[in-house]
Amino acid sequence: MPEAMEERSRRIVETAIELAEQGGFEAVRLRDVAAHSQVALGTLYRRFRSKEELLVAALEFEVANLEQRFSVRPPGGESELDRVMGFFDLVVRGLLRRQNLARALLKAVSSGDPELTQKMAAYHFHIERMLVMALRDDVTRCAQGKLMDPAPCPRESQIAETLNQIWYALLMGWAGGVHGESSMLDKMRSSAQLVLRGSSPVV
Amino acid sequence: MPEAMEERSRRIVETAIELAEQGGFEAVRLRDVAAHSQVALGTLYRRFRSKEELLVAALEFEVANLEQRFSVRPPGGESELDRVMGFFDLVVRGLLRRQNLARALLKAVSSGDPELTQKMAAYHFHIERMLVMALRDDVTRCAQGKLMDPAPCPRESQIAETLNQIWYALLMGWAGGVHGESSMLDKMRSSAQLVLRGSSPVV
DNA sequence: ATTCGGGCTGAAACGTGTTTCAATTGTGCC
DNA sequence: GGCACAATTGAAACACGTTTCAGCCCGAAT
Repeated sequence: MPEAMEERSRRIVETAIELAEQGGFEAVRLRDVAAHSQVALGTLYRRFRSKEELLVAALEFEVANLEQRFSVRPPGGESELDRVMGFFDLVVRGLLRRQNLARALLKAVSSGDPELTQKMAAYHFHIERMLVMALRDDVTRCAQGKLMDPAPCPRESQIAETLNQIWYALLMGWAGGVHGESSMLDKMRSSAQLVLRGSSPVV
Repeated sequence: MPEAMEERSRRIVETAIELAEQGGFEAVRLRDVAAHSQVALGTLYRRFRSKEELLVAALEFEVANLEQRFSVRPPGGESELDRVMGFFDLVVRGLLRRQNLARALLKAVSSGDPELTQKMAAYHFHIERMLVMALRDDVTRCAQGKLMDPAPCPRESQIAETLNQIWYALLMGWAGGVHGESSMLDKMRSSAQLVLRGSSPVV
């Protein structure tokens, strides 16, 4: 989270993001990160326990970014399906602009490190919150465009959670080269159709 | 695949599985694998280009194993949902017996290495094939209990693919400690309900 | 039998994530 | 100012994935 982060840590995270943009996960060499952020290697490790933790911090950065864009221009559309897909379109546009970064963050996220459980849960919470708002076509904000808790009903939670799971798996497939971004969106659309059709249709 | 693998390679993979069972991903130290399988490190690298590739080979091993069990005792049940969940129960029983191994294989799988794309596609193919058979309540075999191609219709493909995606994401969550195995199965059940309900109900 | 070539071996080396530690610096408190 | 304490630094060391290479072995072709 940008606002709650100290100067030095922020510089470290920003450097990590830069390097990841240029050369992906492997290009984020912690010695380079430290040097480029004018910090000793030990300091970096005092703030971030591992390379994965550093990149997950970068992910939080980017999610805040996404929420900003989501809040400013929420996806419109007639149906739940359209709005939900509008959200995923938004995400994909962000991904495509910086594919190396995206893959690097995905790799960090899927390290399976139990130390990162909390942060991962927080990440999913943010995504699902946006999904709930897209479902509702109602983006509730507080100050500065920060999003509020939409207090989802069980149906909304269930749908958002399921969509998020499918999305995560598709992202992984994309990162590994199983499918390109357009087929990823196609698959997401048909899966979302399935899920929305199955949920007590309010059509 | 066990049958198509040469003696030495098989010994290497089996050693990797043993070590992973005992201590997970990090315990699979390639020097140890090489020593324990009586080959030089260079030989190991001639057969497997990376640690991930070695563990994905181990995954193929285990999937063949799963198919065997699936073929011998296919999940029964009245509804599609019951049979599909029977399949996931089967998988979970396998996971729980060797959690360290399971997490290690998941980690390898999610490395995002584009070199492994083919193998990953093959893996998903196998899982989805079993899902289709569970949907149909018809396990088509050829000799030795090997499974045949069920030639899924579009609806079946769609469902199987979606369920597989959800399952993958849930496994990742389980591996990272986000949820335990029982809540993983609960989530899978409610997601599967949603998906099956959304697919032209043949009830 | 000789030769050839490819795989195997053993060992060393490299790169990078991670740890360690003594010396230094900065900061709040008296 | 002087002190205590924590953070920072620089540098070295360690662990492990990965690469490299010179020498050896062995089966096939001549």
